[in-house]
Amino acid sequence: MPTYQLQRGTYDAYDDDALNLDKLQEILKATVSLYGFNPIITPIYEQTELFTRSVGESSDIVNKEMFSFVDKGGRNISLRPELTAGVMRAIVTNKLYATRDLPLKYYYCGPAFRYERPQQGRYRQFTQFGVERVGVTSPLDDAETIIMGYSSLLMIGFPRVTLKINTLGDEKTRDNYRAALKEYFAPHIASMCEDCKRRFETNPLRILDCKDPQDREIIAKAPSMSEYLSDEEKAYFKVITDALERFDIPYELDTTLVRGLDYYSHVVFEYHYTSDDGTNLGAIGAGGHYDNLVSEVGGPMLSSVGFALGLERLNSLLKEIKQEEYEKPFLDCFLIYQGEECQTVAFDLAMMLRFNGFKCDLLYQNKNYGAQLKVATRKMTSFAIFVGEDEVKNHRFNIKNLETQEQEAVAYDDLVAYLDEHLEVHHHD
RNA sequence: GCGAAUGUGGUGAAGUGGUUAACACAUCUGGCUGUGAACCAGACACUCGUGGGUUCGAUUCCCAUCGUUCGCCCCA
Repeated sequence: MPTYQLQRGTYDAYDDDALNLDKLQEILKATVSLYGFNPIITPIYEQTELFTRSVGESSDIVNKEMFSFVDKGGRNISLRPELTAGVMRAIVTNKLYATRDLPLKYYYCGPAFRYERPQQGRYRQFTQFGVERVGVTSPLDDAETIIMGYSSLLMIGFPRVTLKINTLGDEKTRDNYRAALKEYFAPHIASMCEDCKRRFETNPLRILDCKDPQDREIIAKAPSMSEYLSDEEKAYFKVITDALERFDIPYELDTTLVRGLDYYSHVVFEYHYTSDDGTNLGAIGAGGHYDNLVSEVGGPMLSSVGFALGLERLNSLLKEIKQEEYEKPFLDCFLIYQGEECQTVAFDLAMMLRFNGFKCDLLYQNKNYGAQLKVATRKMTSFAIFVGEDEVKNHRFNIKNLETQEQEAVAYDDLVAYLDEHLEVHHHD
């Protein structure tokens, strides 16, 4: 027999991991639905060009991290490295911008693929949750989206989240700034690190992100974005930061924050989690405003704002910091029996209880009472119901409360009522 | 793509160039064929990620490969 290995950068989630991932999605969906966001589901692969056009030719994501292939019909296909591009395409394909009220408010949740070096909480197939608000007309659209993301992260259990935020201005402002940066860095670039040399050619804004201490000295004297922002752009940004202040959201203006995707303009932001000892554990979510993504894929000019979160990364961080666990699965009752005749009765009884809405389980393995009871305990069961010969004969079943050890006999016809009454307490706490 | 560490049963983990690979937990069986515990007895790795090489002999040494983890790059 060949043995099949888990593919690099993929994972199997089960038990707590699967439960937590599931729960995470549930909470995120519930939170954004408070703001009127609805789900949108798009394919996990698209034609490659959609991503090169929208995500940007200069980004590493497109350059070296895409899972691309040619299908049997000769089409160039890529697994999506992020979900925004597909959502934009869907909006244009289905002309949603013309037939629905603006702004469109969609959330998405699903797998994305990037061929990169796996690390903890970071996989080649990972799950992104995110939102897109398309057709924004006010900085309040941006502010509301940013606050919604912040609040979502608190809802899933992060004790504190800080926001890094910056404004890039519109496309023209950014082009001017980019030109100014190139001019400034040109005489220095020979002495800077290899990455910066590359970035100088592909995307000079990203040089501002460099962590090399020597480069940082040069960067510190570089022209600042704010010198190139118009009054309107500054005013737009101020509406957003004012809103953050009204809600006491801790934010930090970071003028070196530029993000890796080419399509952002105006406001960009990252959510960071800082541990008790003050070390920044990195971005746990990020997003920004973009003006020409819809038009880039064939629709009208529509300003938009969105953010994305990586569920695996959230999950692995939460595992270390969260004191309270999400509710564990449990069973209302477990049927315990011995012998073939009793098995049939137990089977039928289990079905009856399930039809009445009780979580119920039993084994078909010929185990003795002790072993069955042990399994029931392990599965976090509230009541064990004994289905023995006496019970079958008398139509009365011994029900044992596995927590209190109390046991009493209940007639078949009274079982549902009995469980309803005794589980009520359990279900409401 | 670059640098480093690591890989022994279901789990945690010890160990050695050479007859049966510790120990603990979990699991299973029996003592106890209608009640979860405890106790007692017993079972449980044709094999030490995979493939080569060195050797009379390798889980142990060497090489390659794959996976995992950490740092860089990038990013969710």
